[in-house]
Amino acid sequence: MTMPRQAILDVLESTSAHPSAEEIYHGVHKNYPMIGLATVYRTLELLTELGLIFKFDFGDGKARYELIQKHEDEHHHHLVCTQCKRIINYTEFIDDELELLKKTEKGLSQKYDFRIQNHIIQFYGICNRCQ
Amino acid sequence: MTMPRQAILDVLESTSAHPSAEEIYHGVHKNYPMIGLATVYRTLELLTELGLIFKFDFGDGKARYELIQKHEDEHHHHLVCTQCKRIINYTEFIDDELELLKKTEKGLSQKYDFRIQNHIIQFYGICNRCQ
DNA sequence: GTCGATGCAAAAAATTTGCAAGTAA
DNA sequence: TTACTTGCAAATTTTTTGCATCGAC
Repeated sequence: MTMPRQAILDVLESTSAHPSAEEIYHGVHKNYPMIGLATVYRTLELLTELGLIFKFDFGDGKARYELIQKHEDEHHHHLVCTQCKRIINYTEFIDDELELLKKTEKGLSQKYDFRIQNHIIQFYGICNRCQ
Repeated sequence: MTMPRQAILDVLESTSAHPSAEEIYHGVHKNYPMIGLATVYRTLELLTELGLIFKFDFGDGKARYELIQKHEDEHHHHLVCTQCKRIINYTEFIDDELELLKKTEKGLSQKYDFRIQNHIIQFYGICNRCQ
């Protein structure tokens, strides 16, 4: 765990937003101006492979990243406004969802011999501000 | 509905895969060599806005497109192999999922005043071939 | 004729790579 | 030393844009 890697994790730990690589680069740059954008990209790829962060695409043309929560009660899903690209984290119905997901995961793992590591649920639509 | 638009829709109607813009371009190119890549991009954007197709990002760096099914019984979700990027359409548990989604949609629409138009559910993991 | 759609080429944006230098065990 | 990791710049890939032209009504 090197300094750039820790700095990048720190940025992701300090936010509930979904920063892009460039936004993370800017966040890191405040405290560590020597860290380059290429390192940010390389580190984000590494952390994604390690299963520490999740790479999302919300449809605005750049990848966005989020720390994977270890605690089940911090798990959430997303509402994505297709107009302004705003992202709302929601936790309602999460228990029902998790129950169904568990059942589904089990069935799909067996049927397709697929080792499931992660999942996403996202709703797309128009947020209140954009209506 | 112009010829390039119809040709692009035809390609999407003829496959259950999830072609990228360039793959669609090649598919269209066989029958209509004069259609340019820029038109493909512009048309895909238009069709997405019209709600006829869905733009996915499965993590391989390019957007991928799929026709939106009108019939509920053709609705499906995806398993995505994070290794080889293969995508498996599945329909198991779709009824349970749809029931939960309906309930969730209703609750979220009210709470966040969010007009939901679409949703995705995806599982990420390692497929049988890659294990 | 008007207005939107298209093809082509150029440009932009996001991401990846090559490589020399730096760092830690 | 040895094997990673990094910064920088250049390259690559994907997507978007400008503009002259084309075509349907």
